[in-house]
Amino acid sequence: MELSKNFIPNETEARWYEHWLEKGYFKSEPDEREAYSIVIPPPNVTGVLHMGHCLNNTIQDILIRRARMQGKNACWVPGTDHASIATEAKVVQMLRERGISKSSLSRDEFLSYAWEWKEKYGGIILQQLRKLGCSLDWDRTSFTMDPDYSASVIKVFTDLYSKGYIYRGKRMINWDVKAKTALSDEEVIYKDAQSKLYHVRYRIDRPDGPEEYITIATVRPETILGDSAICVNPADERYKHLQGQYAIVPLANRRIPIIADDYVAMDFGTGALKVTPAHDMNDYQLGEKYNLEVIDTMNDDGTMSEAAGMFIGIDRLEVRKLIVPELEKAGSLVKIEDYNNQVGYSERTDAMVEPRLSLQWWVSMKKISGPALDAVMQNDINFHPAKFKNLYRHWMENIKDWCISRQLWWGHRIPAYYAPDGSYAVAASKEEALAELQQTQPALTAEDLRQDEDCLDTWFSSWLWPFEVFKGMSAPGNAEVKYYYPTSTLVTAPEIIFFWVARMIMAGYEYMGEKPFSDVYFTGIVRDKQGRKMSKSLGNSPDLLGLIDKYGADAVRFGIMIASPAGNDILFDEASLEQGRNFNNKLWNALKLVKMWEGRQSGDAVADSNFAVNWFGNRLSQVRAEVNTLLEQFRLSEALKTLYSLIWDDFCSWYLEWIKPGFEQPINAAVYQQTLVYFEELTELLHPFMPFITEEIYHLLREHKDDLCVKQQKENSTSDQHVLDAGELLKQVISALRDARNKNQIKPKDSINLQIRTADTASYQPIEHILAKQVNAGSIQYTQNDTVPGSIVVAVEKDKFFIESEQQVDAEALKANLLKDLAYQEQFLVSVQKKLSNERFVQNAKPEIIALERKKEADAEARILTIRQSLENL
RNA sequence: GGGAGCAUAGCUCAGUUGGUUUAGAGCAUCUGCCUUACAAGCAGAGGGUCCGCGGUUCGAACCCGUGUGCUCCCA
Repeated sequence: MELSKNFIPNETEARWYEHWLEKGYFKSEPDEREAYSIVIPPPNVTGVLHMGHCLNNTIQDILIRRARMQGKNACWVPGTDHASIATEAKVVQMLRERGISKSSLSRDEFLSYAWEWKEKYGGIILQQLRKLGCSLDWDRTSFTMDPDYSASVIKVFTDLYSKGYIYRGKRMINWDVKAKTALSDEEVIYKDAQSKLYHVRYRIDRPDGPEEYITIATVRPETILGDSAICVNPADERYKHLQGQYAIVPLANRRIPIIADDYVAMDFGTGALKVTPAHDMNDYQLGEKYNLEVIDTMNDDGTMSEAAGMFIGIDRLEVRKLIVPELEKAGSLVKIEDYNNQVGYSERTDAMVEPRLSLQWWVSMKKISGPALDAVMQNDINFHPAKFKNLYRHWMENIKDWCISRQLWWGHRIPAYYAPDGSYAVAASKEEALAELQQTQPALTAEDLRQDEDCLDTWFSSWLWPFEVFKGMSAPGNAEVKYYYPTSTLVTAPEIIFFWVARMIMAGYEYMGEKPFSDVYFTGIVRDKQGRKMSKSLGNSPDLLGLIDKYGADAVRFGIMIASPAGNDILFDEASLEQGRNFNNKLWNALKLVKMWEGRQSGDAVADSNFAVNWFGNRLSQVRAEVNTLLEQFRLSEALKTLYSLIWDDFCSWYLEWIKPGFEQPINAAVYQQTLVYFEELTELLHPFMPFITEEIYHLLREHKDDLCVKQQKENSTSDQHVLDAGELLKQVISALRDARNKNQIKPKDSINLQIRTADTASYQPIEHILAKQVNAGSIQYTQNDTVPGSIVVAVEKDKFFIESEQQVDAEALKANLLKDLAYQEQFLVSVQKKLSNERFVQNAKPEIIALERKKEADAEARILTIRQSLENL
């Protein structure tokens, strides 16, 4: 069969993925084997595949494919996250495009649109993962709003509530005025802003005394209408006489106290702080401390409320402009300064976030986080890289309560039911809630009850993911969860270490009594070439499917993995995909070369092919052990680099060249057969990283009934160091001779005669043919002479090589080179001898280190002698 | 303001309890080759004050201190 010039990925990939699916290789059922399970970090249903997913899922696929090839029962569970706020925003936008406003719909109507949207677009990202070659068990596809899953979320809520871990409280939260919902701290993005600092004076309320003012500075003058105090530092001499007095809020004409607290920085602004407990985090705390009035001047849509007393119904940002001339008119405005600060915006809607007082549901984190901190600190759960342990500990030790309610419709509705008098019950159903409330209010009916309007934070469902995908909560103790839980490895981004990883660990211990996973691999963030985070707004996110089309999935997997150690951000550059494609091509061409020999096998042994076969076998064993160690340490990119070099350099550049027969010459059948075995073993090692091309080559090399995808990898075997050393020496000699040819401008086609002076002729005899072929030598002889007239001398270790050629020797150039080398060697010798003459070194260093230094010394001395002799001869 | 991380070749990065390191790889650069697997290739080469300073040690890219620069997280 004719093989194409280059590897053509697209058709091959589709064909093999179909085949693997058909054979059911990705399916997993509990059996007697050891389980290796991974749950996918569920992508948002709104998502499309981007570079972050590509990296993350490639890593998971590498781990799961390797486990599968090592005889473990590998199970990789796919699924998606309902992504409350992101999805609701998408649906609202879709409705707007259809001319429908969310406020015109009932909750149920809205939800039916949302489900419609989810069914239509929610699976796109999972389809895209197939293109990447991901070996997920598709029959297990889960969704965080599946019926059982939802029931479990509600069960967890009611359970935590009954344990007293969940409470309802009025707190200052970040308010998104566009989505009309609370945001977690993590969903607020701070941007630098050029603001104005308004200096406003408040008249001291002193009906009889002299007129006096106290001046405050604020960037949000509209909040003046909600002021309930002015605070100064108790040590501030400027204001000492005013402490305990009262001031009048401009425009509002309200009388507020002047209080003193260390919180106020004397050197910031005017040193006097206006306190607005309803609209500022810190002011709220001051308000609590001094029992100040809370005046909420803002509606949920960001417009001014009745309580503001003026500008009612106008947006707060508009009011910020309108209030300035009013203050000026009232004689209260002192001055306006430019001021650079950071302003929070909603991650989802980009609305300027307003701190707002709101009644929300909370999880009391200190009560549930204990075992989760210990598990990581005691390495019961291992982080890769371990440096993230510090970050984790810091957060866990300073953990704050978790606001779990969101003012959204899409998600799990909070199972709290309110009676008309405001009392409520938390229960899995309305009926149960009614029964509970009837104990104190027997006359209540179901019609009287109203369920909480809010939904739960998305992370309140995804923290159950590692066990609920196996129905560990909805069908406790079932065979699957017993078999697959705890899962083996979680692969995720460090940015969600708190949102998700920490909370999964907490939920795991709380509900399964065990950790959710043993290892956590943190990927880096994929950035563009300039180091910027990839984002839609920057438009620097490449089209992944387009890249797969252009380079092939294997090349994309290679490109994203080759320079991405765990936990390091990667600067993505298409050039690395090109490298991957070139690697594909190299493999393909090696296949073509080997296939050319298929019909040319003969029984004749080519003398020194045995050396090559023996050497590569040992080299393969050595690298296999290295790669296995690297993979066990989760050093995936190092493992891939090692394989890349084994295949490109050792296999293609050295081994295949060493065994390659002359033009249209036969190849020894045993050598050919062993070469097939080696090539297959290489595809085996590489398969987890580049599944498609390796499967293709495996089958093209020779007929196989099995597939590489499920082939069991060969176990580690030992390698013979002497053989490896002999191979290295041969490479070194070849390179040195080629270098000498190059430097002396001997054309590649020009043949040379080679004379070798060595104490160990026997070690060269088996490799004479290889050596001759690789350096284009017409003949090889051994000599006892120190010099060969008219030749170029090359020294490798203690042996000398004399190159004789037609080419005139350029004595000057040769001399210059030798002198340069001599200087280097002499300097080297000095450094080694200095070390060896240091008594403390000889006393303290390990014996093998000293032996090594002695060898260095002897080799350097031998080389220096050779160079000196050569110089004399010139 | 609090905490963490990083700094190695032109670029991107390895360097795993301090000793095969006068420091490696890929890309880029330079030289020579269209050699019947591969020019998306082959054979070679050049390129480094391991951020500065101080310390520990027989020995430091690696450990400690300090300075500088960058990044991230939290407020």
